[in-house]
Amino acid sequence: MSGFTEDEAFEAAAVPLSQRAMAQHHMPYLDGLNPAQREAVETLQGPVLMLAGAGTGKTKALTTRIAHLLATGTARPHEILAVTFTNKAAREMKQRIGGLMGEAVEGMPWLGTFHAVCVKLLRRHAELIGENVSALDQIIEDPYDKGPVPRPPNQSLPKGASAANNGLHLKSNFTILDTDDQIRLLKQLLAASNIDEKRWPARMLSGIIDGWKNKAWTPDNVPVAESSAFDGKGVDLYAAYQRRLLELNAVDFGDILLHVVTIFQKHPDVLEQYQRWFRYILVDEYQDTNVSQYLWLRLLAQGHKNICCVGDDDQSIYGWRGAEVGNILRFEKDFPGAHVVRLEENYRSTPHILAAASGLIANNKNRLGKTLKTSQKDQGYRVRLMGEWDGDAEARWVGEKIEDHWAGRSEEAKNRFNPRLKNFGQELDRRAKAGLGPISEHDYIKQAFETGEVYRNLKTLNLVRALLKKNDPSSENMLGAVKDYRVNKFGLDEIAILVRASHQMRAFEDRFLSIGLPYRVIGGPRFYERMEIRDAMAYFRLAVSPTDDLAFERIVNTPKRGLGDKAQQTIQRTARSNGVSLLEGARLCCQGKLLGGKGLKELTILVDSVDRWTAQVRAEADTHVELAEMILDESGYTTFWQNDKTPEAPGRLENLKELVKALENFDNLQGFLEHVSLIMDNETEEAGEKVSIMTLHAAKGLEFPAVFLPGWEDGLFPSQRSMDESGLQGLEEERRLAYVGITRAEEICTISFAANRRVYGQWQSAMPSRFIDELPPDHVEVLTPPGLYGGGYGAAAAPASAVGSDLHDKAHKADVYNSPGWKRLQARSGQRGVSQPAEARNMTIDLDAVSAFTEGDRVFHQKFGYGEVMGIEGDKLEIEFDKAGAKHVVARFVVSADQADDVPF
DNA sequence: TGATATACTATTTTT
DNA sequence: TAGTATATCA
Repeated sequence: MSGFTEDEAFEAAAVPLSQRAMAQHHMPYLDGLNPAQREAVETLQGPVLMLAGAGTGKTKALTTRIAHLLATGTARPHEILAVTFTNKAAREMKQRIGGLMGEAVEGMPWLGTFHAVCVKLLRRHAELIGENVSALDQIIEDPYDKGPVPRPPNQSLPKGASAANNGLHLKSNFTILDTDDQIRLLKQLLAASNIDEKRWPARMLSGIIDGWKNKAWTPDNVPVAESSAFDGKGVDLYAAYQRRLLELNAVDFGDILLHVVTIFQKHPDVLEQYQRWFRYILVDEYQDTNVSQYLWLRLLAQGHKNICCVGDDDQSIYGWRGAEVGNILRFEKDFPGAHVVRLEENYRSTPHILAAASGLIANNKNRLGKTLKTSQKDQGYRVRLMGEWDGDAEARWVGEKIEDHWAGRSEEAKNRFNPRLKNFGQELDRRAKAGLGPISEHDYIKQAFETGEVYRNLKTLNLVRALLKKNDPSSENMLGAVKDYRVNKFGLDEIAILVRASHQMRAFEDRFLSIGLPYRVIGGPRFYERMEIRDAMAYFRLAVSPTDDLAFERIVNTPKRGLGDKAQQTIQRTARSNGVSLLEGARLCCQGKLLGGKGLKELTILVDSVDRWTAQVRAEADTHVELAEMILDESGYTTFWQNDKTPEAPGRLENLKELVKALENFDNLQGFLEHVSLIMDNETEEAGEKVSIMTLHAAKGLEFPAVFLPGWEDGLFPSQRSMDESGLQGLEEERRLAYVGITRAEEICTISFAANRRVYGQWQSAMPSRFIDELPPDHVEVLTPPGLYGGGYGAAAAPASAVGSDLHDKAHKADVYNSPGWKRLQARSGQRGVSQPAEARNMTIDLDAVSAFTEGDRVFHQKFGYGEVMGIEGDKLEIEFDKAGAKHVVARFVVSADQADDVPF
């Protein structure tokens, strides 16, 4: 809270602010802004919508706005509510505000993620959740103000909800469950309700409930239209689940927002406090807000109406997680008189890349529409397009290209690589610190060339361009030199591969491993989601609060203590019949000798250990770090992994050490547990220059000089499933994803696709993505050799010279767009529908193709070569290949050996 | 109870 | 195909 009590904050808010805000002495932080950014920063009063296209400096505008609020004395740190979606974004904002203001600013207590801020609020008012869950309103509130909807009389109130009247309510020290706990809990509920978990899996239910929570529907608020969900039992189970959570004094991620919204709706006095308190509200990535978040913001903003939302409807890619693009589209309706600022000046990508991305996204119908501009004169390189035979060939080709681009491969280049000179501003700083005088841009660049300290960065290039504009005679040469140097040369950190689905990463990992190309996968399982971390955390949780049943369940038999299903059931039963926690139930089992042999002995030891740990936590005898280590040792958990012979065991031990180290940043175990559930960051940034591999979703907000976008095939990208499930909306979201991908690239963007790919172990052929057709041809350079779709196998292995090693070469383009293969692609792609059912695509059994063969036939397959048919199964042939051995192959990928010369694919 | 065999399913995942 | 979850057996 940075030293402010609630009262003080209110007092501060009540006092009119001094007019020193208007004292317009020079504000250096405003200098670097373009007019639109400046407008967004300086329009402090009233609602503001900042539509910020990719790479237009929206974080800069947002942070500068906060700095401006503070520097002008318009608001104090604690009066500003600034919310982001990720911890990373929140951190970055804090840092940049600090940078703008100098070190003088004290922390901003209300800058954080939606969840972090709401947890803070919920801990203050937790007790308001639970009492009278359903008594208050019998109307369903429509978030979008079409008027309240009366509850239909035929819908009975779910049992669980109204039963919560017996004084049960949330307590301020509630635990936050993650997805894993959530599923386990639901599984128990399903088992208790005798629901067949096979037909109605807990995962599905959790998805449904999450969806409802995202829409801000409490169990008694779920519309009738949803009553058939989950075999008609969805709503009841939801109510039961909420009740169970209350009993456990726990909330899940969805609850964090939902509960706070509920409190605001039912307790106007509480809401009013915060409306007064938060005089200025700022929201990042507004296009990603769901209904709960939207309601929360709208309620809070009704106070001072100083809300500034930043977003880009074209980058809305989380619709499947409940995000409502509609929120950004209707901002002006929600906040009449809203000031709309468009940031359209792009500082990231070259004109060619920008044009390609703009051309693609123009195919979307539902959007506000923005035109990204750049002042960059040099067009840069066209978006490169490459087709390959299969996924492996694609990975191979990308690997080769990266090696070509890798500046570090040449020693000479490495010597010239000097991040210190990344831009002119940094150089000025460096000189100031070193006591050297200032330097002109011109001299800076000249010197950089003379000393060989040139960093091939867009910023350097832009400096040279600036000199060109000023008609500086020497700049012409410099421009040439910079460009020569820059062609194809990057550090590995500057290269990224962005895939649609994580399984695509594998091909690249395999390939890069075998050629020794350093890479790093971004995303993956997060640190706090790893099994060993969660186990360890469960031990800590139990030590801190012995009644944490979920934690107990998790660790009773981890490591193995001979306490299987039966023993655990006995414990459960004992606990329930005595109305006590599982730990107490276990204690009773031990005392009453309700268990046999090994289990009894082990359980007694466990119960005793937990008692001891709890006592030590309370006594604060040891430091919490020592205590944590002790718990892990005494429980046998460390030993468990030490004895484990699987290859990942050492890594897991390493992670445990990491966890203990992380504890050092907190005062005690409780504090650690409270914060950790919201910080799911993967902070283990190993050093070293590496290529990044990640999903397109993970890439949002990032930028790289060179970007590879593989797997642009219809069905994979756009994903068939998205199109099947969400039709045109789904397709448009996929297109936005493509747009996000392209706009990550600063200088070189390479799109590729494969004609064949193995999907679930089956070879499948695919069409190039429809998004490829939508790229404006003038901004695309096709590297795909004409042979790929005419000459068949081997075309992909064409020598580099034929693959267009010169990025400026336009000659290939016309050739390929006109080649028979390309035309055939176009013709075939014309048959595609928006939401062709998956079955039609995948389950076609081409019996004609099978019947063309009999056992003993000599055949040819593009990948495996020549072989002999050994048998026929359905639409598949069993073939003994000369080189590749026995394989099962779909018949239409095979031709008889004598036709092998004329293969269409 | 614990280990092995079989069956099943399979995007994207900010917190 | 491969990874996981459940079923079965020792």
